[in-house]
Amino acid sequence: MSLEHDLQQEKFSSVHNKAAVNILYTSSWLYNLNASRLKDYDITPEQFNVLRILRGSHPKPLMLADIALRMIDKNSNATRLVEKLRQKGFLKREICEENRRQVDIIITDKGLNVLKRIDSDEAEWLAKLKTITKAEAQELNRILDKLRG
Amino acid sequence: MSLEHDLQQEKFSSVHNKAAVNILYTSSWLYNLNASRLKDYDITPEQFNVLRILRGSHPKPLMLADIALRMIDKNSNATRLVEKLRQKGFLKREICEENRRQVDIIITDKGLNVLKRIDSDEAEWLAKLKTITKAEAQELNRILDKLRG
DNA sequence: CGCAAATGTTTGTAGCTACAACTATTGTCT
DNA sequence: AGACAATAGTTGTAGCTACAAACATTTGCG
Repeated sequence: MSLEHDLQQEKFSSVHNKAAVNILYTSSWLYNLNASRLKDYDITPEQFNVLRILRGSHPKPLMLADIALRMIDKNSNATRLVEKLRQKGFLKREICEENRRQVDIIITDKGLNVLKRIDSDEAEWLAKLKTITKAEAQELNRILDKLRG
Repeated sequence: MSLEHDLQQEKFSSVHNKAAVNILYTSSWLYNLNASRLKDYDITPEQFNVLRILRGSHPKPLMLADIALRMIDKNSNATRLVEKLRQKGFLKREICEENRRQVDIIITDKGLNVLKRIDSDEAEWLAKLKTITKAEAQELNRILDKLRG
């Protein structure tokens, strides 16, 4: 559906400005879609993102700064996100003995399991994104990467 | 810069998934860029968005629900955003006499002025988006609209 | 060695958001 | 007219985020 219709706005000052609004609006739409599918698993998109990052490096631990670097939204507070996930038993934290300033963070079996359960809905999730073709998705990725410079 | 580099992640499970992450990440990047330019005017991106919506209908008032409908992030609380802007003197609220359930909201001269001042930086802002061509911006808009279905 | 700078993380606090419950007003149906 | 639903907006509250300041540990250097 056109952005003009969705936001009830008939004109934008420029194509570039419209693109900026479109990205923000589509992102919000996507975020809400993602949040609602994750709600069944009692996990937020930010928490899901952290767990996926940890699975990516498993069984090697990551320190907090590594996680923060890889997070989609750099503003979220990694310390408190990790603590929430620890309380749920999805990861464990250990003070690193080689460098006692840093904390080694490792996903637990329980964490891997919840990701596996979420993966089982992956097809359904992907279907929602398949309104665009693979070629369009590739082009989208190219343009977004170029935009960020 | 490539998403893989930015998020230090070497592979995505599919192009579509990568596109979803790319939209969320680029949106966060854009949001922060926008927030930092608006900081000089002591206004948040959400508040700026509301003011632009009101300017779009000026001098016709909008009711709260109209604003909420046009907002980029539908989750933000329109009541409290409007109240913040009223406290700053950027808009006024009047109970509509034809239908006393609704509130007529109108941007003030002070509100129009702050928008005008922000507009004067518009070129600098647009320049940050001009890493992509006009054709690419158009294609981006087309693909994002198609994605939302 | 001793001390300042750098690194890695935590925490305090004000402000913002999400969700649901609530109030007030108008519309509809018999 | 009276009752119930629909519409418009507000508010309570728990939780989350932003930003800066604090803390702990290690590194570099005179």
